[in-house]
Amino acid sequence: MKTVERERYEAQAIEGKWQARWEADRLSHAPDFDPRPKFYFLTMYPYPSGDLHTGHWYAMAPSDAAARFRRMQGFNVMFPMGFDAFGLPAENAAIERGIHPYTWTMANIDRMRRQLRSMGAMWDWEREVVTCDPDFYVWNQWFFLKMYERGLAYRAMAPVDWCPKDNTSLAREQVVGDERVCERCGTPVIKKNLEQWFLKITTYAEELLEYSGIEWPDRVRLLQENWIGRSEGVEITIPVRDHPGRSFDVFTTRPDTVFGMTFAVLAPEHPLVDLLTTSEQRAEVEAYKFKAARASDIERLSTEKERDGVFTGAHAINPMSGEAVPIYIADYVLLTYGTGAIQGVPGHDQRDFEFARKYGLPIPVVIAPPGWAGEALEQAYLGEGTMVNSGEFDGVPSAEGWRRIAEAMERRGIGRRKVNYRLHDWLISRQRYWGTPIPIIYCQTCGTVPVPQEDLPVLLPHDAEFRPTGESPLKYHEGFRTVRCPQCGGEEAERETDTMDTFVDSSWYQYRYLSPGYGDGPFDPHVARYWLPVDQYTGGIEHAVLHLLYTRFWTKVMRDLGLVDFGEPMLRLYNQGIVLGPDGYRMSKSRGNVVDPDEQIARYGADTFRAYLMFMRPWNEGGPWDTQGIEGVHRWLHRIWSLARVPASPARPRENGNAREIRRRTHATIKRVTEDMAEFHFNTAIAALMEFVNFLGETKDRWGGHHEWAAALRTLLLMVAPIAPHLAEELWARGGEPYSIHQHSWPSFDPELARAERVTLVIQVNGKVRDRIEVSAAIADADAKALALASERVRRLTAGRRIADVIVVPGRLVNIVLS
RNA sequence: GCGGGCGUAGCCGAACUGGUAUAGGCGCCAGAUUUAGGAUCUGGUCGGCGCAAGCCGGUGGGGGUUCGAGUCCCUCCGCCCGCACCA
Repeated sequence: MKTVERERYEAQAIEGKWQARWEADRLSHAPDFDPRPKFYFLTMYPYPSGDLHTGHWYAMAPSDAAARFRRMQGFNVMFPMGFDAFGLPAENAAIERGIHPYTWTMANIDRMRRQLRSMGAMWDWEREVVTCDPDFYVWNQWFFLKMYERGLAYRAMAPVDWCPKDNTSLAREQVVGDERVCERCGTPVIKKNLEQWFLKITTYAEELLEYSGIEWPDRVRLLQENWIGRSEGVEITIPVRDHPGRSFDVFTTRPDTVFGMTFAVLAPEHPLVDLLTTSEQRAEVEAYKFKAARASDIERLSTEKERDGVFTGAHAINPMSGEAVPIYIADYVLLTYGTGAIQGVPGHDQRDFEFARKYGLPIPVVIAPPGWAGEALEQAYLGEGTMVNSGEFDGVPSAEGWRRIAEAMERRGIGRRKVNYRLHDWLISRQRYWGTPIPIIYCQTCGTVPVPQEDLPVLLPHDAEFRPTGESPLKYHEGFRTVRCPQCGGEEAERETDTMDTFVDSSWYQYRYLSPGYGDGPFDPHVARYWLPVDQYTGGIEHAVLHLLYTRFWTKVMRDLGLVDFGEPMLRLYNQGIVLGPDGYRMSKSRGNVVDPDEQIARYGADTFRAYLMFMRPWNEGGPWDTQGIEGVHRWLHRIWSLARVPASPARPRENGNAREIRRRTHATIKRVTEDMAEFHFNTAIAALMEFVNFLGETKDRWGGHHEWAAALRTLLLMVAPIAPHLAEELWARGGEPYSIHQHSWPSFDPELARAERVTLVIQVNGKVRDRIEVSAAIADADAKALALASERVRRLTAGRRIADVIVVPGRLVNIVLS
């Protein structure tokens, strides 16, 4: 018997045992229909890179604790896990090492599943989703066809960002940084003109700016708002003087400055350029166009570069003033934003100002800054003011002028108010093998033909050849590419050989978890009615404008298809931070600062590793790994172990106050921990539990035999259960409690019991703390005041002084103000 | 340039609606135990002055509001992130 009592806490000895037991008992399986209220707790699924690193643990272990907490609170919690299994690394492995992407991916998934199991998380593996499984990607194709039917998927020739290393096009969001590099491999991207498939996310631009009904971090909202880039303005039709009947549109957010337009600028690629260019100017224009096409975006967009352009030889007419103005082309005007043409208003736009200076164009003032006396501008004036040199609008404040000019233009049919977005449609074509085939057939007779639904899935052929050609390996796969036209039966038809961006998968994977085997649709609508939408989503901030925008778009499309009756996929979102190496840098093999989870588990056990990740810093911040910090958490778990294992000294009933004090501490701790867990404040929840453990340790010798003390210990284990699930289960069992602690209710607290009976009343004189006295928490203000004034130390300080005021904060503080 | 965030001990951090600044952990110091080291336990640990009681200072700098400011306002400094010729 004695040897058992003295047994030390050895995590490795208990963790595997409980993991096996929980799995055998299907403890983590969430039934689809259940009297309990449901809680769909989702954590971003990983890419199966082959190794589970500390970053995965940081994202997953604390969210597991939060999910466990919800389950103990009485919810039927669905906590699924899967793999984002399509994507470039698998294909690169195929090219570099001759391993088939499928083989590579599946081997990685196997390995990662094993590693994930060591975490002791409550994932419902019966719901696992692997996106490269045809059972999954067939629904990508199904969704695509639905969108195609509705005009939400379309094909267009477009200049795309192209990664020359990965040999594929990239979505705009996948091009990062000042150097405009591929987010995956860091290679500078180039522009390429290709026929590409797009999803019409811009249709939902306005709705995507609306966040009512969901609790998402402001940070994410701001990033998305910034990305969508809404701006209100007026689209003005500018007639071309030299080609009667011809005109082009410009977009401006400052219609009030229209009288100040002294030139117009088209993007070099603007379709009207060829027509407008006069023969004298042709050579110069062509040279400029050539130069602009060759320049990479980085040079072109550089603010260092001097603004330049070329006169086309043609003139436009300012539709408000009737004046003729020269038309230029310049690469500071982007074809991809607005109309690809602008009004040149040098007085009130800094770029136009520089351009006008360079080419000697007039720079009239049409919005007079306050106090302006007619002098020339040193730089563009961007603020508000009074309209001048603006015909009938002279003297009008510019803000009012904005509206009046917009109205006048609408009345005269020369302009209309318009909202412009920086958001572009989502480019989903990838010239790669390892993705979902786009279910489209090009027929010589019928043109673009969608694959009929009954022919789905369009399967990825296994026997493709992997060559880094810049085109999909599917293009060289005769058996895949050549196909009969499903419409006319003709043999002169070819399949689309591009595959879909993997962000398509993650846009709706959360719905597949509901019923991963379901064959009649992307998910079982009955099951969906119970579980949806996702109650809590957690993941990294890096997905703020990619995945998180796409999945909101996708859900809105699903709503419009009648598949769901809500428009927001996730009610609450929480972003965890990033764990860095001990040196404060991002963990990377080349730096040698990687903290390997498997090593940590071998050394401390999964529970310690989990608890430390939660304790080291606020979860939303992340930060450097502290090699010694984990020791402190490990010690804490040891202390819990000995607290629960070493027999208590026999009951020594003392004064009644003991039981009350234990109960008070217990309830106060439950309150703190409950509130912190609900808000993902794991670090402070654990700090509160540490204090509680310290308290139980200090009182053990005196009160250890008391039933109230034993109850406190039991409560402690329940609160530790989400954080260190194995340890809690083990001690629970050893304490003779029925299996499983994880099926027990979270302890509830009574705020009355949590309240201290005696409090320290702080006594200040002129705002400085001068004394502290122990009083009943329920002390009346008048009594508190009297006690404060009676304090020896206060009397010394107030002697001979006039007391101007006494401020009493009930149960906390008395401040005596001397005049 | 535009948008956002942050700055508290030697380190990571805590502090609800303004009300005892520094909880909890790490580290460090001392003690107990031990042949020793390690582990464990106990106590101490913001700075200055003081034998002590105590006094003074203290949340990046400066100013303000308030009986009272880490918290609110203004301003400056430093660091971080996102977007960026977006018309």
